[in-house]
Amino acid sequence: MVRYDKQHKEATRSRIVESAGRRLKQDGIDGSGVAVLMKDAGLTNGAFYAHFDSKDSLVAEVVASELAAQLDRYDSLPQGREGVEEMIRQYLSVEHRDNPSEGCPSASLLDEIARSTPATRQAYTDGATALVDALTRRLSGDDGSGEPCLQARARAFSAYALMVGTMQFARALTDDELSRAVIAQGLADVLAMLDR
Amino acid sequence: MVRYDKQHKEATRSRIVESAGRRLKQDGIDGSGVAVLMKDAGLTNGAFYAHFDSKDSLVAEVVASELAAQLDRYDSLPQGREGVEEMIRQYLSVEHRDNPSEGCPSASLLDEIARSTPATRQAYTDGATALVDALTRRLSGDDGSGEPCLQARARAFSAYALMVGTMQFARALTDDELSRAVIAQGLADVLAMLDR
DNA sequence: TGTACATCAGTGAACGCGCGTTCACTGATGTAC
DNA sequence: TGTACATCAGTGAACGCGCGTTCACTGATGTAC
Repeated sequence: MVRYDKQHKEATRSRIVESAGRRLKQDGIDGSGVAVLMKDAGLTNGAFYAHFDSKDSLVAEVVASELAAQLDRYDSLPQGREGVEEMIRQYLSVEHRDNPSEGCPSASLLDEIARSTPATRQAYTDGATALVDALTRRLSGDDGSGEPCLQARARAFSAYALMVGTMQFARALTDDELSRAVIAQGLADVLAMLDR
Repeated sequence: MVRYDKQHKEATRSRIVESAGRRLKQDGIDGSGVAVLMKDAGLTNGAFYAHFDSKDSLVAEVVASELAAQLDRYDSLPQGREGVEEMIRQYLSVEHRDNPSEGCPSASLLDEIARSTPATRQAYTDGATALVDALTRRLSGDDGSGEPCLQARARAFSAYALMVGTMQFARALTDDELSRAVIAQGLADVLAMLDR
C-alpha cells in the first residue's frame, strides 16, 4: 500500500519546518516567500502544498517548533539556578545578536507574531508559556510538572521580556559600542531580577 | 514664482508621515503598501513620489517622527521622577496594548526595524537615544543638554527594553488574564529598576 | 474687475515583478507475479 | 531473477493579485495685464 518509507515524507516536512525557522528568523514572516522557503529545503514551490495547508499554517508550526527547540536546549543545561544563569549569559551575548537565524524566535519575530493569525498566536502562547514555566520551576527548585501560579508565570515572562527587548535593541542600534553596552546592562538587570 | 502656498505641499507631506505612522504601527512595515498609506492620507498612490524618494525613505522618516512625537509627549509630563512614573504607567497599560496604532513605535516595529535599511536603523538609533537621554536626565535631576555617559544610557535603554518586550508579549498572548498579569508584573519590575 | 495664462500638486492607468496558490505531469520507488 | 505495473513525492508552469514605481495628463491655483 505504502510505496515510500512512511518516514520519508515526514522527514521532508521536518526539514522544511527547520529551514523555514532559520529563514523566518532572519528575514521576518512577511519577508520570506514560499518559493524561498522551499528552495532553502532543497525543493521547489509546488511541493509546499503537499505538506501544509497554507503559509500561515507553516508559520504556526514553525513558531511551535522553534519554542520547543528553545526549551530542549534549555533542558540540557545544568540543573537549578546555575543553568538559568548560563542560559541568560548565552542569550544576552554578541554572538546571539549577530546570528538571528540561529537565535530566539521571540527576539526576531515577536511583534510580527502579535499581528499574525489566531492559530499562530495560540502556538506562540502555548510554547512561550511552556518555556517560561520551565524557568519558574528551576528557580523554585520544583521538579514536578505542576502548573505554576499566574503571578509566578508573569514574573518569569517579565525576565524573558527584558531579554527579548534588549536583544531587539542590540540588533536595531547602528552604534556597536552602545549596542554592546545595552547587552551588558541587560544581562546585569536580568540577573538582578532573579533575586526579587 | 510660487503658485500654491509654500505651506501647502509641506502640510500634505506631514499628513502622509502622520497617517503612515499609524498604519505602519498597526500593520507592520512589510504589511503596509504604498497605495494604502496614500489612501489613509486621502490621496492616490501616484502622488507618493512627489513627496518621497521611495517607501524606504518614508519609513525612515516615520521612525524619526514617531520617536520625536514620543519624546514630545514625554516632555509635557510633570518634571522629575513623578513624570517618569506617570509615563511608565501609561505605557504599561491595557489601553496601550489594545491601541498599537496610537502607541510606541518600538513596541510595534522594533524587530522589523532591526531588519531595515541602514537609514532607517540610523533614524531609529538617533531617535531612541534622544528619548532615553531625556529619561536619564530626569532621573539624575540634570536639566542641561549634556550627553549622558554610555553606562547611564545603557541603563535607561534596559528599562525601555523591559517596557517594549512586555508590551510585545502582552499583544502576542491569546490569554487575556495572563496578558494583564504580564503587564502588571512588567510595571512593578520597571519601577523597581529605577531605584538600582 | 475680468480674462488669458503659467504653475504644479495630485490623478489614475500602466510597468515589471514576486507573492501565495493550483494543477497536470514526471519519474523514482516498491510490489506483484 | 526479471519485467510490468501502481503509487505518490516532487516538478515547474501558470493563475490572479497586489507590490513599489513611473509617467502622461488634469484641473485648481495664483499671476499678469
